[in-house]
Amino acid sequence: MDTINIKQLAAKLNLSKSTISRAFRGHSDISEKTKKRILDMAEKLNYQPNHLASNMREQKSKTIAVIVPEIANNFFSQAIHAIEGYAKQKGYHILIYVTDDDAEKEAAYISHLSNGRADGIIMSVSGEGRKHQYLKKINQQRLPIVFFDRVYEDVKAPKVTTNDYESSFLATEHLIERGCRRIAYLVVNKKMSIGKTRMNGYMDALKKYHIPMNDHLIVDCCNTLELNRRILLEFLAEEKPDGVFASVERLAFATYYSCYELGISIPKDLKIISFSSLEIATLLNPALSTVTQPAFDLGHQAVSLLFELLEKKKNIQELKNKNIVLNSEIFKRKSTDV
Amino acid sequence: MDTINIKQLAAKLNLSKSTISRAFRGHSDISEKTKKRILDMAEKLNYQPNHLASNMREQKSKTIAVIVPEIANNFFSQAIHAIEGYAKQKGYHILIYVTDDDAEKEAAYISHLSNGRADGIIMSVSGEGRKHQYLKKINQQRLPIVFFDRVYEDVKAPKVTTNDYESSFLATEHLIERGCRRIAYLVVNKKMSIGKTRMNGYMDALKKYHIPMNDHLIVDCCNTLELNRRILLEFLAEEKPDGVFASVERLAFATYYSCYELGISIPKDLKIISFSSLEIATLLNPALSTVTQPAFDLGHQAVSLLFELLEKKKNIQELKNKNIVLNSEIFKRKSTDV
DNA sequence: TTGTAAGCGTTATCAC
DNA sequence: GTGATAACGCTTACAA
Repeated sequence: MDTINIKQLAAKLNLSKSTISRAFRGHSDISEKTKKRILDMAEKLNYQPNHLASNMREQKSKTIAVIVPEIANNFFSQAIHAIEGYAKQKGYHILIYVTDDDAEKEAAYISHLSNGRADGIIMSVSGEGRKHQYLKKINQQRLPIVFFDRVYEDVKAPKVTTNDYESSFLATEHLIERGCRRIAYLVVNKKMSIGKTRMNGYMDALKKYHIPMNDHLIVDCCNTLELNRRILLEFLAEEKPDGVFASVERLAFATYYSCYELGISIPKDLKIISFSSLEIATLLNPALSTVTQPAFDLGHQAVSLLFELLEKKKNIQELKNKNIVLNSEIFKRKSTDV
Repeated sequence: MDTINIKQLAAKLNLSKSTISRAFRGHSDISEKTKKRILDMAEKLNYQPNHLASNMREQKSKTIAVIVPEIANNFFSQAIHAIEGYAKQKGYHILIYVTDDDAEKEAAYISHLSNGRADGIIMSVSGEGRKHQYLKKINQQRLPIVFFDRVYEDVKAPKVTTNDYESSFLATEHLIERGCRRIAYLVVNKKMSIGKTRMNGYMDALKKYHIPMNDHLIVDCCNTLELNRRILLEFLAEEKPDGVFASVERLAFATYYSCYELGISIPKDLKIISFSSLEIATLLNPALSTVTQPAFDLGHQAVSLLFELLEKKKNIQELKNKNIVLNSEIFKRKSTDV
């Protein structure tokens, strides 16, 4: 079956291109009869208006780009799920870009998006970037951006985040209340937005209980399991912490593996709480206490903010200053038990 | 910063549109000097060729559509990760569509893709569809499709699957060797491709060991945890199986929850093995024995097959008959231990 | 109610 | 080496 275009369809029906177009667009007047005739024939010939052409004509793509550090990850895949569902309802399509936490890839993606491929961007930033000129360069009037979870504070755009400081404080406090005194903070990049905020919560909780800060207990990890395992095996053996607050899910997993290996008993010898969107945290051995971000809701809020921008109903400047903060939930489970 | 187009840039530089275009496309002759002048000015004015326009001109979108039943799922998110990475290298973009296992949504997506939005499709089909007219309708010459994991046998297109029959046989055999005699098979849709194949492996393993098939031990589940839990609580209490082979990850989780609730001890009272792409199966309580599909590789093979089709290097008919079968790996862990 | 024609931003073809 | 022009497939004033 060959692809047919509007001109050929028009010829077949002895009508003009404009009439065909009208039949598909709804508005402009057109008699029911011709409309039906056109749609029937289109059905038969398997004609569909070419999106590339109509998008170009209308100067929009009905597409939004979603940029995330990773995708094979509970948190982001849940957020994307929400975004996709909402976009679908609005008749929009979503493009996915994975930066692998690489600022250069992020910059490359961003700067290739200002050319009509997408009408808007939803992104969770990579950790590494220092300069975000490429972000400031893009014209948010034409290509609005919404940040979620991991944001660049210095870029003016709507943001959807969670109460990371508070939940980190509470998570740490929870460990303290369970008797921990040597509490480690595991982080992938402590200079980055979320790594930093979460660390502040951790530090202030220690302060409240007059527990001295100890730099040795702040562990810089990375993104591969193997390396994290090696880092943690050494760290656990040397520093013998009695509590661990992991700022990212994967670090809790690495801790579990290391504890198994070293024969450290959780929660007896070491208590753990971690940021995590794992739905089966309860099934872990032992059940993992978590700070769980509302991943789906974050995605949902982000995408609805983006549509507010796209639909230009509200005051744009006001929207750009918006920072929606959702609450994470703390689940106390076996891993922080006595 | 306003979006600028080729015409304006040409005017600024006192050059023609064609010269500008040449500077960006590499080929056609153009003096190094003018080229540099153009690229510098473009950089300064933040000009980028409009993709919509050039795609339309070239009649391709440099985009591939990925259609999956769900995304917040280890298996699919890993596969998408592979696809995204490969596509990026090739300068392609990926559109994501989630069908939620709904055949109608799938049909809607598919039939809206024949209009230039994507150059190719990679899909894992939804379970429910019976008729796939919409699939046969699309012109694979212009819009090639590659299936992965969940396929429609009656549609002629390249497929990438795993050795589901064998691994199901082996998984069931493993349970039998561990002493199980009342082995349940948990499935979401036993009429669907993978549900069926996996069931055949299960049945043949029983046969080999002269264990009579028992319809009551085939449990039809669904996609929500709550409902599965209810189904399984009743099932476990009534039928008292001593082994469970779950054809899908989420059913193993539901079984764990139910066992916890009923005080059934795994593996003492009940042994479990499940298809699963969970990377932390070892951390479960108890560690879950799994049949693990090479999700990333499946995605990788699928996307490279698609590019073979797009690049039209090989014989198309031959490619369309291709069925790459990758091997899953069986990990025997605590949940099937003595 | 329908047709005509211009134009969306590119790129390929053909001149010069 | 560079410029003019037509074409990609569609939508929308404007004309009839």
